[in-house]
Amino acid sequence: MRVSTKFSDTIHLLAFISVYQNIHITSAVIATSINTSPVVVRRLIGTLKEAGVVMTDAETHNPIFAKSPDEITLLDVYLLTEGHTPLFALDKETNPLCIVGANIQDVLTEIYHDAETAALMELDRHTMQDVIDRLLTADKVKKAQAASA
Amino acid sequence: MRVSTKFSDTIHLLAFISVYQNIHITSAVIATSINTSPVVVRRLIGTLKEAGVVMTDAETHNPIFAKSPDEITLLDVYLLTEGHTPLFALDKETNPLCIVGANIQDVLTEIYHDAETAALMELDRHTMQDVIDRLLTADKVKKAQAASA
DNA sequence: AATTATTGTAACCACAAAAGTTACGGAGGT
DNA sequence: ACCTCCGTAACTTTTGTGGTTACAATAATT
Repeated sequence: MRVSTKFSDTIHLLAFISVYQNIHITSAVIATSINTSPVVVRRLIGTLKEAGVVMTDAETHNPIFAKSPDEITLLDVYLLTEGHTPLFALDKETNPLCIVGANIQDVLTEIYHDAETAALMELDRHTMQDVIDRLLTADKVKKAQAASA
Repeated sequence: MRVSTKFSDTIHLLAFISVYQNIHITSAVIATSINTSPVVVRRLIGTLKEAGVVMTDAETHNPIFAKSPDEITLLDVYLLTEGHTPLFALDKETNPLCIVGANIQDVLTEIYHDAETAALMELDRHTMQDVIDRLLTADKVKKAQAASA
């Protein structure tokens, strides 16, 4: 399957508007960083605005956080962008006249739910602020390594 | 694009060959239960045989378990069928000239790995025997309810 | 031995979800 | 007035799936 990158791209976008809040941010600028098109970026921002995660800064007109980055977890972002798609897909067309076909969906729904919840709890442990902090640290390390080489 | 049901279908198939081991099982019979085509079933069985999970019974020629159902976890089945697809997709085309684009992949790889591992650990807690037991119980309950109605 | 049933594969097709593209009206700043 | 950018709609492209067709090989049945 072509796996959706909306979740990753939205995190990227949020990190971007935090790190580069001192420059003039347009959808085209963000698109260059994500390596996509400005329209795609505007769509992502649209979802974030609708959810009250992002708003337009009155002065700079940049997109800015409407909530503090450490109040936004990756689970929040996930639910906004891909929450409709289950991590594990059920086959909904099984034969109801067969013991297995008639009951497998219920059994798998329970188990999948537990597994999915475990993953989502993990996403909920990380905030956007964590991601931004990690990014900046990773960048410092990379720069230092380049300088000493 | 279509969501993959290989994982669910393979669990279904394994449960089927356990529950119906007393009848003559062909790929067409299994296909009727999963509601798919015999060729698709043969492909799934092919993967299972290759992995040593299933073999052909010398007498009946039915596909049978090559390992005990309580030694096969859902994680084993998952890795066989969809192990190549990450649960959370990275965008691999980010711009390396940007602080965010250059480092976001590393940061997300770490976090996604933790979340994915949490889900897979949960899958590893359930064996095929669990699934079969649950199926049969669910069926008994359903039949009893139908009789008393 | 001939016939029938089934498997294992390969090659090809159809479908659907996602992203990318084009287009354009509207808002705001200069 | 002009320019830039946003928001949105409509359309196209891409690509992983499952489904289909086809056929040689194998085994059971007569």
